[in-house]
Amino acid sequence: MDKHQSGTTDAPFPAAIEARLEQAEQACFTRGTRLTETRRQVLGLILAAPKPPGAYDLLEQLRVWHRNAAPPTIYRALDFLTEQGLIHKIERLSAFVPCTHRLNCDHGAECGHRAQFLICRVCGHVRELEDLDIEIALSRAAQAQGFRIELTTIEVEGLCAACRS
Amino acid sequence: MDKHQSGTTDAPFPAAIEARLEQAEQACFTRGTRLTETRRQVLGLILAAPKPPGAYDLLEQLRVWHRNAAPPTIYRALDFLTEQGLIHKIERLSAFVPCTHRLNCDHGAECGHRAQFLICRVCGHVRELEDLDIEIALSRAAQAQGFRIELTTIEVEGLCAACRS
DNA sequence: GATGCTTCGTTATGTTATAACATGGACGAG
DNA sequence: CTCGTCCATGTTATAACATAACGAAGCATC
Ligand SMILES: [Zn+2]
Ligand SMILES: [Zn+2]
Ligand SMILES: [Zn+2]
Ligand SMILES: [Zn+2]
Repeated sequence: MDKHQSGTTDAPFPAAIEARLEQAEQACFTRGTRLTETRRQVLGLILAAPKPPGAYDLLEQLRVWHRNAAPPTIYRALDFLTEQGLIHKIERLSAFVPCTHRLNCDHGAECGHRAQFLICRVCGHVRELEDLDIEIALSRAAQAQGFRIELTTIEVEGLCAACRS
Repeated sequence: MDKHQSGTTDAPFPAAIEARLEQAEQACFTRGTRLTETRRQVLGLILAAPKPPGAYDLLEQLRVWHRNAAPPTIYRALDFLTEQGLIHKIERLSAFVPCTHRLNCDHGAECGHRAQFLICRVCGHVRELEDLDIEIALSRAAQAQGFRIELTTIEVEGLCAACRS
């Protein structure tokens, strides 16, 4: 039999996602960290999900490969992926989305880029923005209070263009 | 004995807080809702807390008056106070702060004013802002995506002026 | 005093996240 | 080689946050 007969056994995800996983793996390698099998699988699941999955959604899916996966398994992977800037947590949803910031970003793991998220309450879609005007306004407002920003959570709930029929 | 000897039995909170509770009670009455005893006590606890308390912190304190208070007791009160615009939930902390928006606000219960929160990671203090520039920038960014904003969560973590010694 | 509404009590359960400690593999120092 | 160290993971248990469901008590209104 041709060993390339289907590809499903080697690559559990669609080609487009496998490509992004490959990039992510390279990026981690460059930074001296490792995108291990579990971490890679979790990232793949997040990339493949139709809606941002929660930790326990991911856990359930991960059990396809790791029958004994437990909450710490998934939370450790999520922590790692967040530190590496590969995913973001949406606080309002307790759910996770892939970072859409350019993957070839040269900022490195400590990029910690500031993003804003538009969450559609109907279709559940989340769009990541990086709007400079918002950041500037926020910086100014914080500075006026003598406040030093370290981390921002900007999440907007509403209706996406597609759902405003 | 003078019935005004201490005041502690009638008024469990300091005078300044009792005054705010009185205002809140009036505001609710005007809107046709009732700031019942439990709700008033929860609001008082939030106003009196040194740091934003979580639901279970409040529950524990509430048991001073209501020995059998259970999670639904506190969550119902918190829902009410949030609907009335008297408090805000800080998502990052799963904790609650009093609204510092002018209490005499004529917007009514449905005011739903948009606020931003500066959270000090050292002292835990939370400051509520209402910065128009931020709202404008956010509105523009959302509009550019065809997104209709219904609700915003803007929470910034960092160091407050006092803690940047 | 019957009706309808809001509020509250009570029990149970669901959901999200972490603590604590044990295991195993990779890798360089000695 | 083999010891020690680091990192990643396994495993069990529990903490922390939130809601479902149902019934009874208060209160207004007729
Ligand atoms: Zn991003
Ligand atoms: Zn939508
Ligand atoms: Zn407010
Ligand atoms: Zn501070």
